[in-house]
Amino acid sequence: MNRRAKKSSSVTSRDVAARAGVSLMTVSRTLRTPDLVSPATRQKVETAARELKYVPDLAAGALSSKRSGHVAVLLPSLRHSGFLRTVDGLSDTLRANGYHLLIGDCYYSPEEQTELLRLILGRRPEAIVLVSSMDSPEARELLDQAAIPIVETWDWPSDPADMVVGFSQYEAGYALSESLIELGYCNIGFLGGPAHTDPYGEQRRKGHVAALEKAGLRADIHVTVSDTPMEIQDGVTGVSSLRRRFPETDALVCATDMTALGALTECQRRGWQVPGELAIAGYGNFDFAPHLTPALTSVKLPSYRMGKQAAELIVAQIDNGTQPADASRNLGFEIIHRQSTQP
Amino acid sequence: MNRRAKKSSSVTSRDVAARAGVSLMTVSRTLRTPDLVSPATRQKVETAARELKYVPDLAAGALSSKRSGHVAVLLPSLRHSGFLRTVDGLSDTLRANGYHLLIGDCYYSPEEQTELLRLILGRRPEAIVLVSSMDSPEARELLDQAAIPIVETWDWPSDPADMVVGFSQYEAGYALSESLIELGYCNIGFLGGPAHTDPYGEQRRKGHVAALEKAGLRADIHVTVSDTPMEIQDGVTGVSSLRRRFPETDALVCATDMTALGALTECQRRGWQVPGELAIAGYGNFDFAPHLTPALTSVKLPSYRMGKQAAELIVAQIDNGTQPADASRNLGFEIIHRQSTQP
DNA sequence: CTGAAAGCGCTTACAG
DNA sequence: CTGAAAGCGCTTACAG
Repeated sequence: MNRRAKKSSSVTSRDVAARAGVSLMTVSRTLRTPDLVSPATRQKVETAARELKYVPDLAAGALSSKRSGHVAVLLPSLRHSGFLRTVDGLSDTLRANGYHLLIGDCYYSPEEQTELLRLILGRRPEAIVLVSSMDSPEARELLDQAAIPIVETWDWPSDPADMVVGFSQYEAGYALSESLIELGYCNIGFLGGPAHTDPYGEQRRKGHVAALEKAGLRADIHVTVSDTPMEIQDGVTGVSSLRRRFPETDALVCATDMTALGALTECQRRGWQVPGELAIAGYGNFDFAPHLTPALTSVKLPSYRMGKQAAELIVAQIDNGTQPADASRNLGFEIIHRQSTQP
Repeated sequence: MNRRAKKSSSVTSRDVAARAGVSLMTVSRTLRTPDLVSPATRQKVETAARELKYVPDLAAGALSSKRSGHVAVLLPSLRHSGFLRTVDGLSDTLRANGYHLLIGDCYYSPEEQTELLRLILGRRPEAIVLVSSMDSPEARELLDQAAIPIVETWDWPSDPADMVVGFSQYEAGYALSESLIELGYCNIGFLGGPAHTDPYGEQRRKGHVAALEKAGLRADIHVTVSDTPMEIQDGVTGVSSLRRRFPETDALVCATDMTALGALTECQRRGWQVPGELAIAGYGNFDFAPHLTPALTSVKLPSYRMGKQAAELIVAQIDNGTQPADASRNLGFEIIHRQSTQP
């Protein structure tokens, strides 16, 4: 007998073994490597397992095999639909390969991020996917020590920790504004969140500024909204503030399609013509972008593909033990011009 | 020495104990119940842990304490923003209480659902939240055997398995269509997914039909779109098909705001007046609903609150060992009339 | 306030 | 093809 009370009448492999009249490790073998077991034995074990509704304790298995079956992803927010697509891509591929995805949502907060990382590392993931940048030295140290494969996504870091499946936020920022310049706009504004809570938006803004400066245009039209993750409402208030402070603006780049939507609807409400008085563009090519009136110009990001390919790299590395040759992948982006920026 | 090679140089509580010059279980105690340890010892252990960057193995802890620290949620899809809000509510509250949320996304597929449930039960969650209904007998048996608290959400089941924090989809369907009848509409259609893949939509439709029949109105205007989760595009094609087959329709209820958005934009594209020629309403009161032109009438669902309260019930039950008195909560819904249904 | 022993439910070599 | 032993990294009573 145990020394403590059982919490519930959980069926263990020992119970299955007893019922099937075999040893405990034959049960384990039947479940994990059925080929190494005689058909008759296999039959007995499978029947016993089914009759007892045996559900193996994965944590116990993880402990002895030193393989948790977990892959973790750390992301700023689940509310951002682009990140969510990445989670989908990860989840689809990982599940198909027998891994479970642990999701760590750190609310765009760097302090929470380190704490969450520690918590997640406590589950001993076999690999970790970063959707948020991991800048704090403490977080870096934890990752180093964990000594597991890391895939960075949603960025193109200059000093990658390990593998990368991403694109350059800076280049996306540069390219979109450059294309607006080509369309003839010359007072181009940017609507984004504060730099420290939205690093990706900040990098897009830097690319945007670089494009304007290269073209000899002014680059000071900048509206900062307070919240992250950015919501529709931030676009509503942001565009009002923009028109008040910089009435000469002829095109507005919004850090995400969500804020662009807010800006667009506020313009409609106020009777400001889009395009015409003001062109509007966003990032993410969210589902609704082509359906708005006017249809929204946006930058299509490889959200799902980043997740899928990150998972593939991880599976390849863990299962084959070797890092694939192309473990740094720049998936790029695509600017999709629609009505909202038509000159 | 171990008989097998260590996978990585993972720091264990034994290492910390050695460094601090105490026993292994004093380390455990320091981390779990610091009050039972002398300040001097605590100091030594904490220093050693920090220096070694010790991250406790939660799976090992779970195994011996028989407490996994996991709470699981099973949901049809992460792509549905209402469900996502529920996940947020769960996650916020559970994390604050030291639990980690395991997310099981079963793609609206009943077969996958049972398999996923088995997988998740393998992680020995201390409670489980169901966002999808669990109809299969096999799933029910697994849940029974697990003998853990269950919270059903997003519904108001007639025979709840355990706790419930939800609302009646049927009543929501009834109430919305009833209110449209009061506004004077009389050829009211419904646009939803197939019954077997979208049970919630189907229940809304049944409520809708009941309201029409009660009022003596026709209840045969029904367009089924193929995909679940329902996307904008389904609204686009759905409304076209509706106008072709039932040109007399004066109001359309869409199973979610996402399809309502598609229907709305398609009407704009075709020049069909909304409202006027066709009133449109949806479910979920998604972020964009008030921002569309015309603003979209929708049913506000207690998405976040269901998650939050489900988590609170779970925490109360696990920590206090007693089930709260009000463990069946009908959180209701709210119909928000906006321009899109203005007579 | 601290420690030695037993055990959580599995898996991994090893031996037969 | 199958089994006895050891161990994964913790925690839980129990004893001092």
